Amino acid sequence: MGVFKKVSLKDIAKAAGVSTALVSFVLNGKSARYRVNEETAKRVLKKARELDYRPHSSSKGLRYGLSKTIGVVLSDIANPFFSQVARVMENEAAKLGYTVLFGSSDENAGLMNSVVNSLMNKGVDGLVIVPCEHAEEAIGGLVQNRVPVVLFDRSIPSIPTSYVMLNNHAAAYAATKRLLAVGKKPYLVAYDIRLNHIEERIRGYQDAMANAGKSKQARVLYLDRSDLQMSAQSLLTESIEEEECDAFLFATNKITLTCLYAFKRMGHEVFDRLKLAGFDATPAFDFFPTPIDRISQPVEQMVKKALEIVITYIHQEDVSLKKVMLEGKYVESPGGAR
Amino acid sequence: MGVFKKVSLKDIAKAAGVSTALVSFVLNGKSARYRVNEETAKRVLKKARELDYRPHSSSKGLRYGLSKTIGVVLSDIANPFFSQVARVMENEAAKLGYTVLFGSSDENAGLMNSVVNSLMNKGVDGLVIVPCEHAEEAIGGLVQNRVPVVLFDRSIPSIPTSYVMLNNHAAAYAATKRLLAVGKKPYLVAYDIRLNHIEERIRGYQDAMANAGKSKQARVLYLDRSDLQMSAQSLLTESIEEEECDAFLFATNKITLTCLYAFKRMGHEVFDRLKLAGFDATPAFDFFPTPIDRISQPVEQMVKKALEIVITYIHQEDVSLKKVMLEGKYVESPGGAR
DNA sequence: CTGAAAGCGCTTACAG
DNA sequence: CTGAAAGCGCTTACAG
Repeated sequence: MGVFKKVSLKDIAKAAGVSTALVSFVLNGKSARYRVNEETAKRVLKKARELDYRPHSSSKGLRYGLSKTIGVVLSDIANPFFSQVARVMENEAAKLGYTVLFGSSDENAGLMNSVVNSLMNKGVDGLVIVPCEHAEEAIGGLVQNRVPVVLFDRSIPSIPTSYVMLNNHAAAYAATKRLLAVGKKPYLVAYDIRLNHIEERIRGYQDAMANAGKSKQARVLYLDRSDLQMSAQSLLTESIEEEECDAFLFATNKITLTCLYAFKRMGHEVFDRLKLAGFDATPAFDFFPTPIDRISQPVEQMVKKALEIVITYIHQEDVSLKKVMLEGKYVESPGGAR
Repeated sequence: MGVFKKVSLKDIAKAAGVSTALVSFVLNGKSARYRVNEETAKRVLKKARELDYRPHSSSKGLRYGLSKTIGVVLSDIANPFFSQVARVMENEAAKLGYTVLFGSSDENAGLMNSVVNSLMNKGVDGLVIVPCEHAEEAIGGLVQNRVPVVLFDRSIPSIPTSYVMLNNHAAAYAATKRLLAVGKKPYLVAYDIRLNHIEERIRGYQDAMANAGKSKQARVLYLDRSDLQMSAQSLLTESIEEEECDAFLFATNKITLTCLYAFKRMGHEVFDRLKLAGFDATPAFDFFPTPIDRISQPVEQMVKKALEIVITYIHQEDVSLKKVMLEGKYVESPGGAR
């Protein structure tokens, strides 16, 4: 075993008895432009194939400055929502001739910073970032250094950056309206976190409640991030038993899952009469005894848009700020109407 | 916006009034070896910090041949099992100073080939591959070219390669024994696919049935990969209604999920009296009305081992073949004994 | 039509 | 103690 010796342009040049420049021309389809002899071109191509030549893309990058690589910072690639995003990123980037490099921040600014640094060191041409709390400084620095960057899933209002995300306010508003329409008294379950997408989902819920004249019945449950399971358990129990709440809207798929585990422990009598809805479904939603409606995001469209934006930045074609908000879709659970 | 100009060694050299070589020495902690003047070293370090210098890792790679990058080919990074693997890979590789580049093959040899190629072109030092069906040629080629490679999750017996995977035979054997121990008549649900890990799981099931003197009752259900849902539906129904099968062992988490959807459609009366067990649990398992036992893989250990092996290959320290099989753990569903 | 040369950013013997 | 030079693999004006 050991490191395979790579076949270089020089090897082909030697084998074909020409210069490396000529090989480069031929292999890059510039034979015409440089009016390379057809015979020669064929010979070069043949040798290249024989030797199984693979262009050394980082040298290429070195030479003309770009690596055709985009760094993607997710909060956790093992989260079903983000692993789906990762997959679509991979596919769409490949279509555009780019490779993506992933990093997970775990919603932690320090980790995010080090991931961004390592990505930059790897020579990425641009970044797609799911910013976490306290990421202002790091993102601000990138923007100042004119690094092509687009935020994804969330934005940082205090910093002028392009972003692609769900119209969170509208999605939460619509979902709340649906829950109210079936005569329920819904609470929103969220985190106490300064993340734009969560805040917008909270606002959407509150506005919907207010517009229905039910401001007084509105309540947002803030799970304790250091003890999700326990805080869910106690907040949910309290809401149901003491405040007659009979519907919940969950702000993220992780929150939904946490609450489902809590409900499971409380038993059928409790959750059977609840109406539930959550962002970003996972298969688990389909098997919970009580049907769960879902707000689904147009992931493919979001990813395409984000890549499109970074790439135009990389090429410096259009440097204006792009703020893209896409609409979510409220999907009634196939589990049946309640 | 636009491409930020990178700060290079030259910039620092100019700013500090020394040669690039000296800067390189200092920044690589070789001041001592080259007995660099302490004052000079400090000045260089200071300038480097001021200019926010980031070494251009691909140039580094160019110079000394290695990129400190490992390519990881999964079948689908959006599959919960593999997204978990991806996350652990990312973390463990970082600890070892490596970056991982992911690619998904979708269990398709053609796609796998192109993913491997693109990874090689990106200059990875080695590869960790989850081989798909018909991957013999591609993997064989890599081995022949002495590319450092280790297979993951499955092996290809006909090709001498290192691998890290579950002891699939033992895991399936043990699971089947457990199902038999509670007086059940279990069937195995699998795909008709020539993948080593699936075949071993099948053998494990069959051997356990044989050893219990129940060869005649053993049956393997092969789902049709072109129509998973329908084939599951009909095979499961038939098994339960006509063959008195009352327990199922699912060969992969995707199969489990497919079957759970099928059961859901059949209704409680059907699945309530079944005993179920599957490889690689996902949260969905926890919410299916009938408890599902699980065979869990030591993912972290597997990933560490795989990385360890490729890296020793990359450094050409130990070129012997490594065949690592780790044991799975049978976990009774917390849903309760049945 | 083809080759020699420079240069991308880096490291490392080799001189001095 | 420090600098000039070569070379990793590639591309691209520039000569001829």
